[in-house]
Amino acid sequence: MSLKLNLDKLDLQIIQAMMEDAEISYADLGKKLFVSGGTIHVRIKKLEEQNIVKGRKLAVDLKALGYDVIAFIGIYLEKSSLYDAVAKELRSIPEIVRLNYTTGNYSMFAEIVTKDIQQLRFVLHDKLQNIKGIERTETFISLEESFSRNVVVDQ
Amino acid sequence: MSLKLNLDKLDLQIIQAMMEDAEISYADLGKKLFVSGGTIHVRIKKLEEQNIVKGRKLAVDLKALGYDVIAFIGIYLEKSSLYDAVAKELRSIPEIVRLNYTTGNYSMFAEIVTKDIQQLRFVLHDKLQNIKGIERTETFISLEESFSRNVVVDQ
DNA sequence: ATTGAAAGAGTCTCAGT
DNA sequence: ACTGAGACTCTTTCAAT
Repeated sequence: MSLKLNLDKLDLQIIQAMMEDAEISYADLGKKLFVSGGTIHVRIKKLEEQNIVKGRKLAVDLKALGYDVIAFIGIYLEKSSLYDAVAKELRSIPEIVRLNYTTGNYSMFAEIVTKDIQQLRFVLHDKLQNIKGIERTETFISLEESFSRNVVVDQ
Repeated sequence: MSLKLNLDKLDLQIIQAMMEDAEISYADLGKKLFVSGGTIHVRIKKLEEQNIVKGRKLAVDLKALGYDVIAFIGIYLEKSSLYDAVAKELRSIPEIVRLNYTTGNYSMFAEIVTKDIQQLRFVLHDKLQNIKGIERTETFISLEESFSRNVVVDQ
């Protein structure tokens, strides 16, 4: 893991600007930050080498593709030592798009994306509940995503 | 909102391939899918016009930037009719990166990213608890993100 | 480290099919 | 609707500072 912050103000400004607009050209970003496009290029290359910037991701409208259901699942484990084994099983379920090991009520927290409620039911009943080590789950279906955005990186 | 699927197999293949690698060139993607680079270009342009593809996002390592804490917050509202008003308040808190209106135990579900536990405490105590309409919250701090990935778009 | 310019690679447009 | 080629723009490299 890369240790923190030998990043200067310009690095942080570049990251913040590209989090807001990942498609801006180096020349334009250079103008905005009062350096040359070449400098932007060198800085980004360095940030990528250090794995601080990990490339670009396609942003898609899942609803438009028919993926209408987002659900959050709180998972109770029988023993918390089962975490790794259960995580491995959950990873093999493609509908589970994110998994976190958490403090608090639940041992783990999963996010599931499916086309409809039937598919969600199937994942919960026929896949999740059969995994050894999972005691029970609680499901929160998202009726509406109010917003989803990036952190603001302060400089 | 764009209604579903007048998308053909090629559209879905393009989306799936670019979700796996957003930086592949049109020429290379064309080779992979046995069409010309020009065709890829036209298709992606159409997908962007229809707002199915919403551009690219910068992927960054938040930990490397010093943002070490991810927490999920279940929020109980006094009355669920307060949703819009509370959502508006929550949107003005930059540490809250995602908010969903959910079924189940909680009325809403938020995700918070901060630099450390102190900042999380500050957001929870001094910001969240002062919002009118929030009855109480439950916090789940992520100790580890096992994985985070895209849906697999079936074709 | 930053710059500016030249080389290389990619996107975008369009006439032809 | 797809193709291939030309025009254009962007990324990448590099010698100079």
